[in-house]
Amino acid sequence: MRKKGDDKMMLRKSGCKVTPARLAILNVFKKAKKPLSAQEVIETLHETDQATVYRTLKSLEEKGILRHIDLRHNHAHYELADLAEHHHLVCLECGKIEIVHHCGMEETQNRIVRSSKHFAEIKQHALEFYGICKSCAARQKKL
Amino acid sequence: MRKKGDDKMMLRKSGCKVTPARLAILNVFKKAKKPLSAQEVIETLHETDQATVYRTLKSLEEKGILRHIDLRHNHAHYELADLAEHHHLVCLECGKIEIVHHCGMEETQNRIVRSSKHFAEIKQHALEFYGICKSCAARQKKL
DNA sequence: AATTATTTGCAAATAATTCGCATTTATAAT
DNA sequence: ATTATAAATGCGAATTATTTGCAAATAATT
Repeated sequence: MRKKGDDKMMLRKSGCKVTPARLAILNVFKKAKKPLSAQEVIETLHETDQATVYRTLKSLEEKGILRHIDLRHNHAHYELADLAEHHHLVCLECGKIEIVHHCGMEETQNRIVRSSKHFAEIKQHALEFYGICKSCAARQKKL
Repeated sequence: MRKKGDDKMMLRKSGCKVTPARLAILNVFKKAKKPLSAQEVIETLHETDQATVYRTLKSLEEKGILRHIDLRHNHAHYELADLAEHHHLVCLECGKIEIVHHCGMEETQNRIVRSSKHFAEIKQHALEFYGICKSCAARQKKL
């Protein structure tokens, strides 16, 4: 696990100011064992305003420090971007989340289920790609 | 493309009543070339109440007729579940969506980019599994 | 210590989704 | 065809999720 000093360095390197709010938010994610919603962060850090949390999540995502995760709940989740590659098992009924490691896409869903502690069945999976479209790439070059 | 009568059959088979609202919503999706948000459906069908649209999207999803898609916009998208397997290219800048066909997961992202009309670069992808966790499976058996 | 560009908190706005309830309607039973 | 009934709808309001404007606070720089 990364040390505190590393967080400050990381923030500075990415052009962020090092503030108590940002360090606190990073810490919440370091302690978490699963992706967190904005609300979960807000509830954990009742000292920090919700607008600040939303703004921080977004900017840390843009810097590549946090990663945005969609889990078909009605809100976004985030996790640290430097975690080992993994996927998520999401319960369609209750929303429970489990982390799945060591999963090349070739591995079958069945194998994942067999090795899962909490899941009985996989019914669907979603794979999305996120990138930059050509018109945005062109616009960025101009600026 | 499926004919109108097929929609009625499909709804009946899944235990839904055949109503004008549902047929209209299915039609919107049949005409669409990309995943639609609830708002897009609502704007297209200004005769239908938004609560009805939300309820219909959810129940058609539960019946397996629509599929829920997360695109990191701040709202859900849906598409017909019986479309050929495909994924989505989502622009991190402007949100533009492009459908990607013929994509086994083994195919590289680079190859996808090369064959894409609109995208210059893929920076990330997300793969999520959706299923039923053991405690929900147990509870469902009891009922 | 003074300057400056960021960041924060607060309050209010907007967006996304859901809920309660009275009414209507599709289907099944007569 | 008529009726009974469970499901679906519309409406308004409530919730939940996220964003915004602006003034005050603060981290980094000089």
